[in-house]
Amino acid sequence: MYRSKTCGELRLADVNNEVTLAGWVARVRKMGGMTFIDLRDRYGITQLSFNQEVDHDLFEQANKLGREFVVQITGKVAERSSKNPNIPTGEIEIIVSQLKVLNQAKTPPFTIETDTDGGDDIRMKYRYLDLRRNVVRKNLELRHKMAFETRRYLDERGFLEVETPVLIGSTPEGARDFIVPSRMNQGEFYALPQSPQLFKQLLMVSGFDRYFQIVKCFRDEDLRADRQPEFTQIDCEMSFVQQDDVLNTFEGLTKHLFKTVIGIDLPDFPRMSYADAMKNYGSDKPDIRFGMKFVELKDLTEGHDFVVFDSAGYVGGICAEGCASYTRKQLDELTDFVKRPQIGAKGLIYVRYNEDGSLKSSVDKFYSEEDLRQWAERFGAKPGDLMLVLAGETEKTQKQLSELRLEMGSRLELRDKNNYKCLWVVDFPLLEKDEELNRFFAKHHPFTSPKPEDIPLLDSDPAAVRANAYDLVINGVEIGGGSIRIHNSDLQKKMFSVLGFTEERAQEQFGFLMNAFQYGAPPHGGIAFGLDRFVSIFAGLDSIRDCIAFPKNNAGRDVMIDAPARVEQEQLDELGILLAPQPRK
RNA sequence: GGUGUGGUAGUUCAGUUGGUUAGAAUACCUGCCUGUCACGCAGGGGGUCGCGGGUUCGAGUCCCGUCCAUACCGCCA
Repeated sequence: MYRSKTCGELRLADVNNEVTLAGWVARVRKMGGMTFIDLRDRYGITQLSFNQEVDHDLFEQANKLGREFVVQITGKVAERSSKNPNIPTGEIEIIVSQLKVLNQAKTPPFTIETDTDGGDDIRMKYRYLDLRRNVVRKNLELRHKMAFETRRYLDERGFLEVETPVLIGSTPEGARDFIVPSRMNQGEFYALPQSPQLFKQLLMVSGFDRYFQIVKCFRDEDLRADRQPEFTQIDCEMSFVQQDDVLNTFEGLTKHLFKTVIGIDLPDFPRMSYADAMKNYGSDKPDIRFGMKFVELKDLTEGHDFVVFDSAGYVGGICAEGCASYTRKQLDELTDFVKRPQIGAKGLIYVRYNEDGSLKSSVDKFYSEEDLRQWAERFGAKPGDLMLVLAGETEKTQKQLSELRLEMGSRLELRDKNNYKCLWVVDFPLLEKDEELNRFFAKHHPFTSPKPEDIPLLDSDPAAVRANAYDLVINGVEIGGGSIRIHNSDLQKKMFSVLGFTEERAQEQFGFLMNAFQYGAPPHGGIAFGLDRFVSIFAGLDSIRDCIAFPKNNAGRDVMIDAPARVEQEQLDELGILLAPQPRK
């Protein structure tokens, strides 16, 4: 037996007990005649005490220990004469009688502490050391708890976890696939799943009317702080359900997780149409922790010879409460913010509603104080507020205004990480037009069902067709999304034809699903949550990387194991793959 | 593919207008210290200033190129 207790559990009640502990040397404090060692394991830190007068040899051994040595000790639990209220084990220490070094350690390249001195780069390279840190380990514990409670909740409601294959075929719709060459079928390739979408629908045909899976998915696209090439979904599908059934079930799951994992009771989630989300927030994932809804001004601004507004398809703004006192410098900062190439606005117009009731704007040349008062009325502004207005092409301007709204929300500290606001966004458009290719793409995926009342529009005005599709948004982060699927093969054929698929091509790519649907597909629908994002919301992280044990960097590399890497020519030969010669790095 | 930011000691960073031997903190090593818990005190070692080129009497500093990291845009739910 290596240990009888862990480093996190001993208390005053254990005093005088003999215990054996094992762990890592976190810190050595030499006081001359005494040495204190912080012994660390997953569960906490326990102080070891060595006294030269009690056992000189042992004392000398302890003084030779280095950081991160793995040791096993036996000793007696004793009450400390000076206590440390900052740690749970702070009232006791171990008077060590035996010390065994289980393994030595090189000095780590950064300190293994909550406030480490290591930057991201070095922490990723030595991720196994980084994971010894409290803060990182806590994120993984949180992740475990969320996955565990998800399984408990879904299991209690009759959901069955079924594994689906990882080596599947490529489909060109949606994100780029990761491709895996087949040795036994040279010249042919598997793809890794972007999601188990087709398989979960087939499981519905098979009669598994409540399926879920906590499953890795893969997308070969560029990374972001909230995007990894491999990520984990809580993937679900249900039969004999309508949209409300899915929303209620997974609103329940979300509430269950909030309650059991971080002890928060949430009220029912509001539901907002996609159209309203775009109109009021310029985003399909609005952060509703704060208001600052868009106000449209186009009709009020016309006829004043202000060409910027007159030529714009959209004139709209937001009202920042109490910001009339913003200095010229602060306004310039905001202007620079919206003019950054990533946002791309041409400029920013402001109207100050001064405390004395007067109105002052950057467009006073074109609009009288009376005109501005009309604006203010529509904004619902009061003295002391600042109105910020953007103008331009409708969709672009709304997007820019959305960025400005979020920026103002942050500046005004309205986006508290510990305040959680969940939202269902519903009635997404079914299709999205690619202006360059002049064809429609499925906004969600090609199996999403249109709203029955909108089906006639499929021929006359495809862009106006709404889908039975929905997203769960928490604090402006898209946590999950899903839809009610098409289960009627005629409607599915119709959908493919709207998407510009020939019958042959639809048959070639999705034939197995369409064939399956001819054998009695039940009405069904589902949803998938991004577990990584969900965990990072709970953990208050800006990036999903720190809730993933071994994440990839910005370029999709694992800097710890140095992957991807070249392979031997023999391996390529077996696969029948010829590489164009490339210079060695 | 694009834009911004960064790359200097093991680590995190500072480094003025281009000017003498490149600094701090921390980590590491040595010594002192019997109640520390970010222990303290004294001393010490440690640098390809990412890499390549250029301008200059002189480059960590300016210019060009390149590589790496990172946030974002494109892309992607």
